[in-house]
Amino acid sequence: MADQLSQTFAALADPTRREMLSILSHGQATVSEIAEPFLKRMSMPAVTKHLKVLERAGLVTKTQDAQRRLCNLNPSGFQESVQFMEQYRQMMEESLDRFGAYLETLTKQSTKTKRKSKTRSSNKHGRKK
Amino acid sequence: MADQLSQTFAALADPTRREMLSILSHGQATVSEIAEPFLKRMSMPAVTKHLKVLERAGLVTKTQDAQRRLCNLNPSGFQESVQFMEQYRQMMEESLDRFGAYLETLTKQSTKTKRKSKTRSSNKHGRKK
DNA sequence: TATTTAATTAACCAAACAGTTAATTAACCA
DNA sequence: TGGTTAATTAACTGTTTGGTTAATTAAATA
Repeated sequence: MADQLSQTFAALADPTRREMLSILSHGQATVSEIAEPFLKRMSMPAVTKHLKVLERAGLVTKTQDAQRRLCNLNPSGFQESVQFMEQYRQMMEESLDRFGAYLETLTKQSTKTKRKSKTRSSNKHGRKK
Repeated sequence: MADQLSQTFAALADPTRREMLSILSHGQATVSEIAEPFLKRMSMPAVTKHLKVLERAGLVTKTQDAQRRLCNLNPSGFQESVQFMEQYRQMMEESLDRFGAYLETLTKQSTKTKRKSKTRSSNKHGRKK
């Protein structure tokens, strides 16, 4: 499983690691700070290992501060995986829009009234109209 | 690793499976058709297993047509993972924009001329300005 | 009905993964 | 310098993953 994208997705395929990313999305933190919410569930070396997976995947960087290690999200580490998902986002949104439109025709037919659309088709995702 | 999102990312963490998704993004295909490009590298049962992983992850659906199985992408199966990446896309793009802007100030300083920006900040990704 | 085609299931194996406890490294501090 | 704090490394274990070959299912067809 050598390639970067595979390592990234493998890193994301674990709820503990996703929670660690979520913590880091609020700003930098030391290993101990990150570990704190997990230490009821798992040992310190387990935390170290999870962070190493995130580091190897390029999603997190560490810098040393005395005995402490400061961890940070590495935004550019998300680039490849974000780009990958973009392709499928388009497909997904078009499909869901079609389904939304279909539901709308059903509603119109059954009620014989026009309603203001409250569905996804109101461009929540910022794609071009 | 029970949860849906973990299963999805785990399914995406393999280049063979990503290639299968790419094939299916051009339209439906039978198991044999999907298998064809891989049969130099791996056996038919291996292909079956990969497809099963994609199915369990909710990314692919199968329907029977005589002895054949027709495979399709399942757009809504991508919803959770796409939404997850959205969060980090924002962070990533902001960071890359800042870096682009920084590079621009460097260029301006060294050349003392204004240039039209050719960087990412030209809203390629359709997010609101 | 016997054969071929399409795909899956079964049984097995090696490597990777996620966790453990114990030991070690390395910096700070009293 | 001896102890404490922060984190990692080592060694080990059970489970999951990705592959194999051989056997099986099930539908189409000659």
